Amino acid sequence: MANIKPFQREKILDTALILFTKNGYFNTSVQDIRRAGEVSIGSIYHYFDSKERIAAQLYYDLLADMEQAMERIMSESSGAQERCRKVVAHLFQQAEENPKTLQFILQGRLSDFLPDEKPICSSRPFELMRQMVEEGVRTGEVREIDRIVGAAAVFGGVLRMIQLHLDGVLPKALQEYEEECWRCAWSAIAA
Amino acid sequence: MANIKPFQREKILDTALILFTKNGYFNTSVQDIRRAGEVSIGSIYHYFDSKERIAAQLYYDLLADMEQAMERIMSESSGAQERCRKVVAHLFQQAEENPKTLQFILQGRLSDFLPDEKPICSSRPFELMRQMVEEGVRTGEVREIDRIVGAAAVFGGVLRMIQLHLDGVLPKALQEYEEECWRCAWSAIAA
DNA sequence: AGGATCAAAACGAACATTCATTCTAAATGG
DNA sequence: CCATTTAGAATGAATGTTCGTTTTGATCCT
Repeated sequence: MANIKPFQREKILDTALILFTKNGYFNTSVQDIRRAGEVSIGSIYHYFDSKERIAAQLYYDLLADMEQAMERIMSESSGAQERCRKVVAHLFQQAEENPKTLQFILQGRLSDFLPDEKPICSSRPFELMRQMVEEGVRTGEVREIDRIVGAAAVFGGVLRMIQLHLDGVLPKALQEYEEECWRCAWSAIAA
Repeated sequence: MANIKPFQREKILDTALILFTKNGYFNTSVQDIRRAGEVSIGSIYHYFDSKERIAAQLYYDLLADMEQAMERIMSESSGAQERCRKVVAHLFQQAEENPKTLQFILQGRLSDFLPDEKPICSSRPFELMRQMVEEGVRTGEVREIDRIVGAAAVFGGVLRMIQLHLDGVLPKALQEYEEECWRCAWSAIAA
């Protein structure tokens, strides 16, 4: 049976994600979500305790997706270079397909409206990225460097390029930068 | 003579910077600034048209400082490697000495409360960083890469490490990562 | 089958609170 | 004494949330 039930719930989340990323959490009122999502205030508060919980749910969902993607990369490939390459490919792909999602995760100041959350860099998917680097150091693929520095070095430039893309300041399509971006990233830590 | 006049003004700006970076712009009320800065509402609105203008002033000041620093590096040194190295050193130093300042500039979502500002990456200091890379490509110090990719690659990891430091998630002191961080950064674009 | 029953879901007006800003008046100092 | 600065109560708009009501749709009973 097609569940019609969580339909409204999904609509609330989808609408909130769009508005939060477009205008920011604090510039989005619950009334805005009601209007744009064509749902009622009552429905919103039926499914969510508060505006903050909407944001929290989005955060959990998106983080879970990211974690799953990282786990998949970990299991489906081996070796630091192959794995890191796939992470970069995944990030570029997400930036095109689900820009809102990535924007919501990457934009800083999450703690402004989710004060109880740990910094996103402490989360599992980012920890997995650090593991990839660490393993590369052990196998000799990667230079002898701190895992945190390594992860920042290999993914920092990539994330920054994606940030630029999301800010709409790149003159060319994001994809056109991928290969070059990857070569720089890997050079940063390659043995 | 000691100007007592802009004393209050400075106090307002200093207090606002602290509160904005600690709690975020939207979680800081004008009353909070009044209380923490021991100034009156009247004074605040005497010196600034609005809360937003306080943030804008902070942004201009801090961006001007950064621009000046970049100009100085441009004039006092030559060659991409030396210049980039000095930029990295400056950023690390600022992160220690004026963490609030850097945090205010680096944290995304500035456009949430300064909607009329261009993205910070379009600003002069960041443009200068791209110039350093571009020049390096011309002289052969840097590989043949897009200037934007290059700038993101060389400074992306550094900025990410500083971000981590400001988020308080680094296990060691920031300085201890500087040398390693720089080696990774330069490797990313070195010819 | 078809009315009765009931819980889940949807609704939106009303409420209390918070906030940025305005305004009037007092203090200051040259 | 006048201009500048400080003060803080007052204001009105906007916001997140509550709550009583209505609608829906499945299940049960006769």
